Amino acid sequence: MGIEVLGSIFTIQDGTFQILLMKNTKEPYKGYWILPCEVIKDDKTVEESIEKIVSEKFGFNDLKYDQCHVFSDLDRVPGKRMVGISLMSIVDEVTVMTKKIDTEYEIEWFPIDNLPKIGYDHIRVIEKSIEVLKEKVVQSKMLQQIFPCDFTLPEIQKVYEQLLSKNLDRRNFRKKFISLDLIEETGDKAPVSTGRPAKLYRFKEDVDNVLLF
Amino acid sequence: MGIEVLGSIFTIQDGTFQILLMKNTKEPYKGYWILPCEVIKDDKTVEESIEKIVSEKFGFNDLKYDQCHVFSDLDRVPGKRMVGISLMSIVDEVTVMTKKIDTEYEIEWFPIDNLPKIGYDHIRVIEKSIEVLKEKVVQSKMLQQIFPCDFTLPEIQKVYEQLLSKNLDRRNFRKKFISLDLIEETGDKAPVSTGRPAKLYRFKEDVDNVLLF
DNA sequence: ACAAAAGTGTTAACTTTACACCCATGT
DNA sequence: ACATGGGTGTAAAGTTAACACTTTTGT
Repeated sequence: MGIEVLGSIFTIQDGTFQILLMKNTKEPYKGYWILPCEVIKDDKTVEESIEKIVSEKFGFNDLKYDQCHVFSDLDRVPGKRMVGISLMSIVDEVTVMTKKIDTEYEIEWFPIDNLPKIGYDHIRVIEKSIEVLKEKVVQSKMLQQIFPCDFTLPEIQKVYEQLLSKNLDRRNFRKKFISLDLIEETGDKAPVSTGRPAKLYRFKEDVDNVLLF
Repeated sequence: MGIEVLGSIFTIQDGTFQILLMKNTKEPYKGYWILPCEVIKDDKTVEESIEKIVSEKFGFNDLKYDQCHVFSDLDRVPGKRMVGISLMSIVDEVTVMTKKIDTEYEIEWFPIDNLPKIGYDHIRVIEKSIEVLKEKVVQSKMLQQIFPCDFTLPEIQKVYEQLLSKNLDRRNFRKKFISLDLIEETGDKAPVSTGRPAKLYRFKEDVDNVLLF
């Protein structure tokens, strides 16, 4: 019996959640997209294993992981008994953009509502991770992971609108968010494509983890 | 490398959360109190394994389990690599009282704020389960597990007061709770020790899982 | 000057809090 | 009749929701 870790790595691009997948090069499910995963060894914890495998396959280091779920169906991996432990993490957009991912693997970001053909039982794992993502993202701590550096309020509002699947009033959103006392203006303005440029904010240091919404 | 399941079984007694532990009869940690646990076999999922072991050691069947956490520190069990998957469940008071537990093991309920000497790393496992318990019990679904049959509002209020570690106003608590539209009066009154007997309520059928507090 | 997106303030509705007295039962 | 705990209403404070116009930028 083996134990494997599976990593769901999310980011935000243009206000849309994306998940990072790799193309499977081995049978079974060759050519399908899968999560980075690996059987854990005797000398690593679950957290150390996921850090290693994500680093190796995707090039992201020092992410913070949260456990999502344990999958232990007898036949979830064809031909052997494999218990899967899934973890998730979020990478901010800037890191995604600036970090040139140097890997031998074919990897790609997919919007979570438009996934490609997924191998093994990874679609179930992904769905569970998305559930957990939605629960966690109403916490300021998670939001800080998504926006570690400067952000605008319209950006952050889009995240919530996607997750809550409804539109929010801009004025009320600003009032509520600012009243939480988590953020401060940087004084700068966001580069603009069209329209008035938005003010940039950053998270204050040492903010407590509070529930939004 | 092995995988074990660990079960944290909670109940409420007199408005206080209790956890069911068994006395360990083997070295190491002989005589210490531990969670029911067992290495999982090839022919069972995590959920099936916990059901079996809790049934066997504690005599409770058909509980609903939630996954809590995976513990994978290399040295968490002396002498072997053992990954621990912890699950929790809640048993209602009536089942606890009426079901005569027939087991060869020495088992006992302990209030969660007054635990005995705990073996292995189970104290960490228990602490994590209590965290999860506190998160889950603000959901009506979990409350329904605690009070599957008739209950009084003062009873349920005590549960919240314990979990939130503060006193709540009786009038406001009633108003809020009743306004959730989850419960209905049975028409009966609770047997009384002293003072006015409380009205009995029950959960309506098919209530959605909503967040309280 | 116009199009595009961001910023701002006020009022009404609703929710939450604070608070004190009466009621039903057992002794 | 009294001690014990349960049940009830109202007003103030706070929060959320609804709503429209002005500002800043690029073209």
